[in-house]
Order: sequence, then structure tokens, then C-alpha cells
Amino acid sequence: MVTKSSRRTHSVPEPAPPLASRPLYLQARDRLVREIVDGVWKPGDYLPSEAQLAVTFGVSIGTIRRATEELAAQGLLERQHGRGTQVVPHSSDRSRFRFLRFVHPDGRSFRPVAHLIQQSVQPATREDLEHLDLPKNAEVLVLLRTRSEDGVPLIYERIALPAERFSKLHFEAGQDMLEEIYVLYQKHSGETVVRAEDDIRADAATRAIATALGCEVGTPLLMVRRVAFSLTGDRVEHRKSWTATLRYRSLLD
Amino acid sequence: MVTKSSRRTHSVPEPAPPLASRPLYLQARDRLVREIVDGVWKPGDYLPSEAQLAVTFGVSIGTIRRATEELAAQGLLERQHGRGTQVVPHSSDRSRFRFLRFVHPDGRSFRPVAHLIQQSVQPATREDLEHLDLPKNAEVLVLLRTRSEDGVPLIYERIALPAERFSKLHFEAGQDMLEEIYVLYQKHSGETVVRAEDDIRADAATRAIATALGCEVGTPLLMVRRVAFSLTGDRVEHRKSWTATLRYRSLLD
DNA sequence: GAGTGGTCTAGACCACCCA
DNA sequence: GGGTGGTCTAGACCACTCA
Repeated sequence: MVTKSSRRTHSVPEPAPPLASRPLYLQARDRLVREIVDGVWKPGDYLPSEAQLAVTFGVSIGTIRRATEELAAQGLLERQHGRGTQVVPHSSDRSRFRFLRFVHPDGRSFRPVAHLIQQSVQPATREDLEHLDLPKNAEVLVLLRTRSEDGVPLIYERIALPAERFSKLHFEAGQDMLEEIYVLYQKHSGETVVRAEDDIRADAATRAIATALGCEVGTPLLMVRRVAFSLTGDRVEHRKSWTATLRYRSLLD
Repeated sequence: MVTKSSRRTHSVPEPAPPLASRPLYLQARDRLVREIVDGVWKPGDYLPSEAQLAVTFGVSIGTIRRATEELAAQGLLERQHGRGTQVVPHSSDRSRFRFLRFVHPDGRSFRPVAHLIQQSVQPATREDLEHLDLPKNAEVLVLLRTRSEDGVPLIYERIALPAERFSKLHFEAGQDMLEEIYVLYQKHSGETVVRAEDDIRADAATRAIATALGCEVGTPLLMVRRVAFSLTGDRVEHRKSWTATLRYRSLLD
């Protein structure tokens, strides 16, 4: 039950208002997020109807609506007319397009297969610590992989994950990763990625990258650094991706 | 007056509904946009209050609210509690942060001064035609400029604008451009940029760019291509920016 | 204190999905 | 046909701004 601070409607009087409170729709929104984080509603589940939620939360339908609409805009929920409101499953299709994305020079979309080169738990680098907001001496699970189309490697990638949080996640080296990796985070470690920050710079191919991508050392590359955030706002992934041939495209709107 | 298709409330009967109509809040939203495009409300103006708009448009306040909230989320309006709702002026500060932006490697924001190298009207390149959606043989106004901080040029930029639309825009070559360029588009040509699509790739410095940026030919560069859209959804700017040292950062959220 | 936007409610009716 | 979300309204009260 969300806390009302003595609101009246239609001139019904009421005793003195206690503490100032956050708007009900924010309380409702946060409560829904918390319940999703806690696994009360899992990705793929349908929430109770708005009318039900309104009763449960002790607010009006309009307030529930405002909360769910905000979460839908944010990509966490999906409202389906006539069916209900679903906690968005991290289906491969959806998650690939929620962030900026790589495309071919001609604008064709990029549909890669990922190939794991190596995985290991190791001390976090200075960069990892900073971007994942980890304490000194923390360890990270590092995945090195390429992403290819038609057998041609186009992206070389290093992914660092907080080792503790992702202790249940591991792969066979050399294995093809058929599922979208955010789906795996969710399935094996219960981490749902909802947001990411990217930043992009120019870089020159190192020996290792040149080998993996089959280009020359020193070739101009795009380096995309991504920090991904979970439902709870924690930094859960630090990824660096290098590509020589692809472009990176914004999806504003 | 927006067109209602026979809506009733509180069981008040009414004759047969005519054609299916778009939701009133969309009609209201579009009408507001059209009025802003037509100059009825100029950037910096305050709209009439919600109550007034509701009367004028013949809908309820809630409907007006939904329309203006959408436009506010989109960045076209700014709601100010207790003051009113303002058509967002393209103030330098605001427009710089509405899109992806360049930052320094350490995350410091980049506050450049632009320096015009050359301007000329010329036949559009194949790329210009494609990205600006212009007819064959169209001409574009091309601006070449650098953007510097503390006298150090960090970005080299080529901006192509449809020559007809921007016939009133011109500068002295060699001049420093102190105002944000989108403010100039608005002031001199009545074009308000509301949205942009970026795409980013790696490139190597050409002779011209190397000279302008003081780097070596072949240095890995970030090339950002931006297509900017006006209020009416037309493509009004095709810009390519090259930088060796800066990063490009997303602002999702 | 008048006027504006911000929150919240209650209720009507519409449009869609599915059994 | 029952249930769900989508649109729209009317009205109460709150919180902020400015004269």
C-alpha cells in the first residue's frame, strides 16, 4: 500500500497531513520496479490488470496507468491493448534494438553470430573498476569474443562483468553464443539490463585485434565502450567493442 | 477546433458518429505544432494556459495536457510550474545537449568555438542528395569549419544545407561563429531543428583534415554523420564531423 | 492572492483480444 | 461476451511564481 499524505477529493475532510510524500504514481512505479527486481513478476509475466493494481495499491486507475506508462516508455513494461501489461522479456529481438546499434555501411542491419575466444576470471583493470564502480582488488569475469556475419569477423569484443554477481555464468571457450548475451545474464544470473551508456572513440588496430579481425595493425577502428545498468541501477557490464567496417547508429526516436 | 467524432460522457446521448477520427490529444498536439511552425507561437513565447487552450480547442484540460506533455517530452515545449508553458527557444545551452555530444577523453564536456573556413553554394554531392532527400541537381550551401577549444582545433566539420531553404543564411569567411548554429538557422531561416540521427564510423585523416586538425595523414578519426530534422520532419542539415581526440557520448536518459 | 501547472480521483465509453 | 487497455471528461486540491 502506498502512503497517501492525507489527500482528499470531493471536499471530504481529513485530519492533518503527516510528512510530505512523493507523488503516488512515483511510489507505485517504484513499487512495481521493486517487485520486478524481487522476482514477484518475472520477464514475460503479465501484471494484474490496472483495475486490480489500483485496488491492491490503494490508488486510482489513473495513477496506476501513469506509473505503468512511464515504465513502458522506459522499455521495462509493454502494454498490449486488450491483453494486458507484460514485463518485457529480454527476447533477442527486442534487446538488440533498445540501444545504439551497429549497422553496415549501406544501412543494412547487422545480424551477427558471436564466437567466444576466451573466458577467465581476473583482477579488474583500472578501467573496469572505474566503469563498474567496484572496490579495489575486485575480480571480473572477462569474455573475449568476435561477432561475425557469414563467417567474417566484424567486431572484436572484450566484456568485463563483476565476478561475484556473475558467478553462475560460464561458457565453453570456442563455443558459438547463439543467444543474445543479455538474455543469458538474465537467465543465469538474474540480471536484467535496462539501460546503457555508450561512448565512442577512434582507435588504431592492435596486433591482437588485427589478428582477430583480419585487418592490418594500425587500421582506423571504431571503439565503442558500453556500460550497462541493471534494473536496480547498478553497473553490471563494461564492454569494449572494436570494428573497422561497421558504423554505429543512434536511434533517437 | 478539433473534430470530435461524437463522444459522449455521463450518458448524454448524441446522434450517429461520423468518420473514425484520430484521438483528440493527437489532433491537439498536431495543431499546436502547426501553429508553432506557422509562427503563431514563436520560440520563447508562452502558450495560453491549459484552461484557455482547452476552451479554444474545445476539449478538456486533460486532453490539452496530454498533448503538451508529449511535446515537452520531445523537447519542443517546456512546462514551468506556476509560470506557464513555453515554446523552447533554441538557446545555445539547451540545443547543445539535446543530441549525442562530444566530450573529452576524461569525460569533461567540450565547449568549443567554431571558426568558419569557407562557405559556398555548390551542387549537392551524391551523399547530400541522399541524406537531405533532395532532387537531382539541387544545390547546397556548404560550410567548412573547425571547432576549437583554447585555440586548439579538435573537430573539422562539413555542413551541407539545402540552398533554397537557407538562402538568407551567410557568414563572413574567417569569422568566429559565436552562436550555436541551430540558433542561427532559426533566426535567419526560420528552421527549427528538433531531432537528429547520427551515425558514426572510423576514418583515416585526409590531407585537408590533417592540416586543419594538425595531425598526421592517416591518423584514426571518428567521423560522425548527422542528419537533422526540422519541426515539419524535413531533413534540413547534413553534417560530417571528424575528430581525433574527442569521444562521442550517448545520452540515453 | 490570482493564475499557472502538478497530482489524483471517478466514471463513461471505445477498441481490441480471446475463449 | 467478458476482460483489458485506450481515450476523454469534470472537478478537487496542491504547489509554485509573480505582482
